[in-house]
Amino acid sequence: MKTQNRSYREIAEVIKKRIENNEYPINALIPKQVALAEEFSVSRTTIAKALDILISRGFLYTRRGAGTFVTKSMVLSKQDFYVQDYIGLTNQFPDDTVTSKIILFEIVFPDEKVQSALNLKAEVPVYNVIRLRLLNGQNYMLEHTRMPVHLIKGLHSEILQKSIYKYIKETLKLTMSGAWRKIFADKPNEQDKEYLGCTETDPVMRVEQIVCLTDGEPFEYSITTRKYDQGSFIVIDQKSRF
Amino acid sequence: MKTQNRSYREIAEVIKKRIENNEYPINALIPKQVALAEEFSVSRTTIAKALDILISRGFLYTRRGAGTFVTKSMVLSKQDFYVQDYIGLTNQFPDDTVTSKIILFEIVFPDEKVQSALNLKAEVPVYNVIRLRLLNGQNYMLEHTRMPVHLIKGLHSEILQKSIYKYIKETLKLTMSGAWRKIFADKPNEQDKEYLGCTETDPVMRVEQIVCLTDGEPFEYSITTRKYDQGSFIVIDQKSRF
DNA sequence: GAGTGGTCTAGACCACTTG
DNA sequence: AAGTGGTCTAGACCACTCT
Repeated sequence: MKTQNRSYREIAEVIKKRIENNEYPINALIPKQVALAEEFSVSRTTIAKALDILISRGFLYTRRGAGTFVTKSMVLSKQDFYVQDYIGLTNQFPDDTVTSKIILFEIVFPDEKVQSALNLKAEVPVYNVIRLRLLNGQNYMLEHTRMPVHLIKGLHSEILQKSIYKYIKETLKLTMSGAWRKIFADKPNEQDKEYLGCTETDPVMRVEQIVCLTDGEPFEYSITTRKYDQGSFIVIDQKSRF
Repeated sequence: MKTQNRSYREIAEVIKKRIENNEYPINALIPKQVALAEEFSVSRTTIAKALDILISRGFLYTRRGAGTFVTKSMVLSKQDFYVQDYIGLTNQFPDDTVTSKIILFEIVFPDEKVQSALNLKAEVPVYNVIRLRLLNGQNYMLEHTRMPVHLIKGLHSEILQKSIYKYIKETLKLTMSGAWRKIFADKPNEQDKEYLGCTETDPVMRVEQIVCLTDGEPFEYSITTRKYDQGSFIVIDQKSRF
């Protein structure tokens, strides 16, 4: 019944659900690798690979010689942003209404910063988009995005009002594989005050990111800005490998 | 000459150095897995595991059917903080002088927040430490740490002036294995203004973290605060697995 | 000493890219 | 069609924990 390959990911999903359903309660010892291998009819190596995913996500931890245990779960507030998994606002809030107001939409030549971020020459045109993103009708964040025109073909304002990522994935059939993100606090600028309702003493949180396609080609350079009280950024880090 | 096991980590280190030395230049195709397996006299599986590390760190990317390539490197400013690898200030700045001024050092019973973070009962005593950390003599960050007394035995002020992590690792022989971190911007409080030189309009960046030992037991709950212009937080995210 | 996870091997088949 | 990475297997030995 395996969907051919990738069974280790499916097994990880199943085990994750068991943790979420309390079938494997917090701090409990879960079945040993050999038993799981037998249950799923795979080799022990495949089970180890599945468990590795859940370990790196912070769901499980192991003690060599003792077994594999369920980690005490960390509370994630709904508005918090699990940095390592971010794939767009629409995905972060699937149960809420995410809309966008287009503040700027043009095609320009990239400045030096953008050339370097997107690995482009100066004469390759890029979209230059500023959107105000609203969550359930409330102003939520400002997003300034630059994307190469030749990669993200046929972008138009109707798409910008919904989800760019959805368009990239479903219409263009492109897959993203990685991102580099820089998170920092800043003083609000005029635009932040206007659109996010910041006063002079309200800090903002900015995320500068470069997102790449499967082939490592960067297709998005963006800076998003939120008011300081609109959520936090969560980073889970397990089992460092160096 | 293998140190017994862990050869995949050593191989990853060697390949990482080759990238850093430009022996494998940016965007270049590196030798195929079978060739590397032969070079290092290991199986292809071991090479794949080594490459996985470098892929997740953002140094390499693969294209099935084509090969493994070096990623365009992302610039990390020296003061930036690579979140997934953080193991203390002393480690972040090995070439600088990190000192500490102890502002508070006491043993108390944990409040509810700390009980929950460290998985402790109310009657289990914890250290309550506030330190001002200085980098090359300059005030750099404020750190408020709570640690269970029974885990971090024999802490005293001399250790606090240097590195707690070094003490935990070298004297207590404990190993840390994971962390949960929440990053957020905030307005400065009185303490931030006093010690970090913030004015009313200078945002601060706080990191709330829970750090665990190998067995998953939390041993540190801390909140660190920096002035907004004292570095950023970098998160690299490659090859999401779900 | 028995049991568990960590690592490694040699070989296999598949999915995808490239000439 | 040939070549590359992705995944999987069956089995092995080691390091560590538990008793």
